[in-house]
Amino acid sequence: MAEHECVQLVPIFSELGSEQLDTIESIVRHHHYPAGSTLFGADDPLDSLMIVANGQVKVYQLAANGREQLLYLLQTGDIDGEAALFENQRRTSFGEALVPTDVCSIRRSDFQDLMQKYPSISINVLNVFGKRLSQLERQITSTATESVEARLANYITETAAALKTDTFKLPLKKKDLATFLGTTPESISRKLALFERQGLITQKPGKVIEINNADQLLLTE
Amino acid sequence: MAEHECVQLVPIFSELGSEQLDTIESIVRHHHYPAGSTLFGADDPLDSLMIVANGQVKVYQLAANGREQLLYLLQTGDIDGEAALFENQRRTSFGEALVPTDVCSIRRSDFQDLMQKYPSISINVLNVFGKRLSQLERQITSTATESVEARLANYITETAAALKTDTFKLPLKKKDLATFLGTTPESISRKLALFERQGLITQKPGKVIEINNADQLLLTE
DNA sequence: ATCAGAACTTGACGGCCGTCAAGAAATTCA
DNA sequence: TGAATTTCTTGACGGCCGTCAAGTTCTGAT
Repeated sequence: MAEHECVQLVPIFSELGSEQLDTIESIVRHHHYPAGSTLFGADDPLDSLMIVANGQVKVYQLAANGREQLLYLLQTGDIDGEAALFENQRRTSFGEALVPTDVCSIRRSDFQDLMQKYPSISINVLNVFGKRLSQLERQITSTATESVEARLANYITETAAALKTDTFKLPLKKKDLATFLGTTPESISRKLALFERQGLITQKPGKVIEINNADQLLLTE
Repeated sequence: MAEHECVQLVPIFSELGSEQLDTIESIVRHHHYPAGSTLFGADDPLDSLMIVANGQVKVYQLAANGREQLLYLLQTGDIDGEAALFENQRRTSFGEALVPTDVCSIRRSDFQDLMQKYPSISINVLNVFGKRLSQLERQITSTATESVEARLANYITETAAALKTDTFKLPLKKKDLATFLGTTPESISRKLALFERQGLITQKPGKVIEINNADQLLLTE
């Protein structure tokens, strides 16, 4: 493993030079989680910024009634932890490794020092947070005002657009997709079957979906 | 009006000295909106950070189906505009003055310069964004997994806790409260009537509510 | 390849809550 | 203060979708 492999691939450090990356590397802690294990659960530190060095992490939040809400699907290079940035912030979410995953963490106080020293970091984090805010705002509006059918149709078209292909594999199990969209696995199954009957999509084995009529799909209410 | 009245009361500039505030004041643009008018609508600039200098602003987002979602209720000193921070970011929300309102705006490029010059600003904005992220995450989880009844009960207890009183006036019309909670004015009326029948609250004229049993209210599912 | 367990699908049912409508209450403005 | 307009309340109804259950397909480990 190269010296600062972890911090090198993180966009928020992209403006920094090699010797600065060395500094950061020296205060970073490394962790490895096998697939299926829980990150920053109840027993993990609540005061660190997490960087996904390699792998995929699902971030959930627990509702008062015990249900889970999938908030983010973090990829390599993504960060998590608004909790890292201010005190008195209880962590209300937990992560789960989707595949074997490497994570780096930086303690809050260390990260605050870094931001003071290298302003480009905080501006980069600001960009990340800003985009995430926009995403969450759209998600709230969508969950609160649109039908399950419309939300699923939207998700399919957005995923296809992001992957730039009409045929793709759903990156999540139906149960996770359901908690992400605020519905149930059963409803997802039913709506996908409906879309197929309407000729909008074709379902293939292995959670693969082919979009036949993206325009019509977007009109779903 | 004092020289930098506007920038003075904004927490994100709190670490700056008087001469620095002067600098900022010189690049700020001032606006006034009468109650009921629309801020940063289709014809307004999309590339500025907005600071509420005086008044209250409701920030809405428009869903694909034409419905409105109330995202924030901004108070004096609050800021809005993740749109200010990066390019290619379409504004998807609009504001409406609840009362006669004064607003200052700073263009994106000017604000980016400021953050480069004074790192404390970006760290402060980061804190604002971080708290807002946490709030939105909780709101998503709540909207997606809990009943209207539970969401309303939560809203009432949280508002009471924030105001540190058991008797308070709802700061929003039922229609706005409804779009905020992802429901309808009718459902709000019905659920409040239900809470009153259960002895949990008492409704008084003028949208005033008295909480009689906060513990039981929190147990609402 | 085989088998056990997980994930998925489909049906039936019911309840929450959104919609429409009409009357009551509250607020605004002259 | 009084009238006009907006907001709110309550009832009736229906549909979306969540829940439970049982059968089927998929997946992954031995």
